[in-house]
Amino acid sequence: MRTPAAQAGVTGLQAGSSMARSPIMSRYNFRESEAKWQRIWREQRLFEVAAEPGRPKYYVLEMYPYPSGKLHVGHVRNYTIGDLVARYRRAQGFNVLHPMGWDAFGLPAENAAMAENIHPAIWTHENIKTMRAQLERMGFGYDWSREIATCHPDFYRHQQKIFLDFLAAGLAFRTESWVNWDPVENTVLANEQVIDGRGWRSGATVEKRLLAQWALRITAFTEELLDAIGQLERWPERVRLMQENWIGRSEGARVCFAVAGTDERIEVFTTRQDTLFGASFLALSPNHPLSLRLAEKDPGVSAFIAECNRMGTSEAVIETAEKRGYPTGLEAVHPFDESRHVLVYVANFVLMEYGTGAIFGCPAHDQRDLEFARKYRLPVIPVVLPPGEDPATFTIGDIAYVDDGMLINSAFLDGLSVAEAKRAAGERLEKLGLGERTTVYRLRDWGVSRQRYWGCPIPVIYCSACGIVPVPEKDLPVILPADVSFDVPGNPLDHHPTWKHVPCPVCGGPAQRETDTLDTFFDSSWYFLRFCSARAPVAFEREAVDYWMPVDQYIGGIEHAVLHLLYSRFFTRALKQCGYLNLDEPFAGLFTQGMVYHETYQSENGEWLFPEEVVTGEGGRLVDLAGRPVTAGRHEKMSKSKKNVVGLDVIVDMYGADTARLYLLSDSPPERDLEWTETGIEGIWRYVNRLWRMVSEPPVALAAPGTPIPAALPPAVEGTRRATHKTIAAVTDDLDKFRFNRAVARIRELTNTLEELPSSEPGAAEVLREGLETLTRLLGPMMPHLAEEMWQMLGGEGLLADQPWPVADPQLTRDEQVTIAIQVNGKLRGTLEIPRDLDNLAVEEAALALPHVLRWLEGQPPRKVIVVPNRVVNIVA
RNA sequence: GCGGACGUGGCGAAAAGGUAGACGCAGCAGACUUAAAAUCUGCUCCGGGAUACCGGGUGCGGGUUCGAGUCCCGCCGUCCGCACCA
Repeated sequence: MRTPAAQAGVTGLQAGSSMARSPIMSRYNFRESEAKWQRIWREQRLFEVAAEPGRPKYYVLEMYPYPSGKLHVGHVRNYTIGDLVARYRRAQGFNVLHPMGWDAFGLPAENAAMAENIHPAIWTHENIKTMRAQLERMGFGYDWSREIATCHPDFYRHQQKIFLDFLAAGLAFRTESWVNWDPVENTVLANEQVIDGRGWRSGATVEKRLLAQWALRITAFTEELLDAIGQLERWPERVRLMQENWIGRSEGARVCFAVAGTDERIEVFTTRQDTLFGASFLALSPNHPLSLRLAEKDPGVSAFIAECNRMGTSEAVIETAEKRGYPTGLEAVHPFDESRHVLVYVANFVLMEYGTGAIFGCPAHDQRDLEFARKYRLPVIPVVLPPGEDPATFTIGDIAYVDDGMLINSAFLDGLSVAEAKRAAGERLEKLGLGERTTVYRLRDWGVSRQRYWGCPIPVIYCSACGIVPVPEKDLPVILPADVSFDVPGNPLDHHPTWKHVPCPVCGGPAQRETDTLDTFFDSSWYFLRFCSARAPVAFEREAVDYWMPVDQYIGGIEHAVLHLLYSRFFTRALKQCGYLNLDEPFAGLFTQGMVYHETYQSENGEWLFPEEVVTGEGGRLVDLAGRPVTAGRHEKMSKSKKNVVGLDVIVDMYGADTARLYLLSDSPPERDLEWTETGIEGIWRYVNRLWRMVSEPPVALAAPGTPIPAALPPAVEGTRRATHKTIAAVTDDLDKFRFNRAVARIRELTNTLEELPSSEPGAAEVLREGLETLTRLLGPMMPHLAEEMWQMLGGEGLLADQPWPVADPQLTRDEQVTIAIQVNGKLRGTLEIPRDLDNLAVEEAALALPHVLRWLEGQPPRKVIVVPNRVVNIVA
């Protein structure tokens, strides 16, 4: 209980202009406190660590940010979770590596260069400066001595060496791949720059173009990457599933169709060789070699292919586009029946990158084929009979039948199940020499060339005499030129007057540098290794990596579930093959946090408004600052375009870092999306002050630090002490399982309990001290500044950050009395207080004696009684 | 289109197959105050009832079970990824 005496006579500390209204109630001065503790942590180099062989380590890493400008509150959820884990493991005695860096190359810097006429390097460095200051203000315990930026030559010189080693090992190679081409800007567009088939700036219809590019042979590790997913025990199941599906192992068969009247053969890949007798057409990818040859003679085919090439390169676009085909006039001969011919189409939905770039269509048993067949009036022959259907009457309507059944209309396959028919058809194909059973994967090699300036230069030189020549190691790094112009569309490196012209390292003749740069996923595939020895003259020191790797806890957004995480897994293996390290999996534990949402606001004329431009007017209606009406819209992921962002600085100015941190941890489970609300953050701010007052103005004089707690306590005081120890156990368990919102709820429960402690009872002073010290330690990883302040006020020694994590006394976490539920026919009819582990018969007797139970039994003996020890009794009447 | 997830009060949520709604936000009533803010106390899933209590209730429809928010089958809705955004 708070007493008026405790509130009186304390001067109001100025805690933020909007908050410091009270002359009576004291407020926590977070500004002074947060700056002070941040200074002390920095001065003591608290979070700078070195490898200590023999001491257990813990590597915590949050996915490093792209320096896009200023942070909003949505950005820091990730880092708040990471800092909690880092400080928690530190308190548990681990040598914790918790570094931070910048994913500093990328497209937005070039967009800014064009839009605002600012150099990408300057834009990036200014953003880094701003964001670093913002992270420091949040009190995150990073080892800043290991800070890296991928755009720094000290980082990318090593990356260029890695590229050359990959090249030497055959893991990097030249290939051709398709890109989105903007014919007006003369530029390659990223998928996100293609909107409804048009360039986002020019509005021109985007074309597909084939370009010679560098790629990495991730497919050399396909099976390994797939098989090892099973060992990633501390990864979310959904991420493992997504990676499995991405790699996409399919067992099936290659089947050769001869083209009637020619020597031409078309090889298709199928997983449904059992349905070959239901084939009614063949479809070729528009990029299939045969399609291209046909196009040379047939203007219709040529026009159709050109039309397909006007579609973007992204799979989502291709798969959602209307399925269309163009008849080539060719007929293919059925491999099992020479008398049967099927039409050959070129079709826009067949991908050259997958299988053989050609398919056979069996409309009866594949939905997409069925729609195609209906559209072009092709036969639909059912060959798999669903159980219980009559073969004489079974027909296919609008829905293809894709499940198991018995083969019909299929000659030697008739009567078999789908699995048996797959085997039999495969064997027959092999015997006829017309095909073979095979396994294909969806995973493609990774194209790493980007026709852009702001990326790591690819260290190769093209010589007309010597061909592709790697830049000699002594000439690394190949440095990006600073004097570039974005006035001309296209790649500034290519336009640069001198940069690309160099003598050939082999023959000394005139040669040209590669002007493509590396995909930024290349940077992020090894940055976590660089952190282990961030200033090393090599990419990373072997001993440092041996000590610190793998990352024990990696934390980031679910949007990286496949690409970044799969590329990093591949990279680690590729580096192992090149002798860099001895490790397969870079991330032992992975956690993917949800996004942060906020309500959107629109003015009368449909313009988006920032939350701070909206106030509640008369009658609770929303208005803008000029009093004009505002419509509140959907709650969406915070984004600049919809303006539904809450700036981090605004929140930290108004409430402090700790309040923001606790809100981000407490409101929703971390894996789920979180709704940012102004009232929610105010609630946390009130709680922060409550905690501060509990320690600065305790209701009873606390016992001196270290005073032993009396063995015998009055029941109410004993109950509080038990609550303290139960909270330690529960919070520890919750933190281990990433249930931060629950942990916060437990801590708040303990706060409530401590406030209700009867202060006049014997032992209260000692139990309250234990409770408050515990509370402080448990809060440490969440609200580190406030916790230090509380620790100091409690007279604790040294820094709270150096204190060990509390341990619960098992004697005090077990209750001797339990409350169990009494049900009749599964419905709750009462509860019963019984001693723990009372034997079932006694429990049953007590339950049956309850007046309520007797009423519901109406004098009849129960038919059955189920007793679940210490939980429930269910009486079946 | 393919792949993945999610759905519980006015809101964020909690519940090893065992008392649905802990903890918090918002709201209502009260205390303190000239007043407000801050703080404190109480109430708050829906319907009936003065209370006791009774009935209903976890997106929708089925099923398994002594017992289902939780497990199974089928729908509906929302969100995320799809290889050049990071």
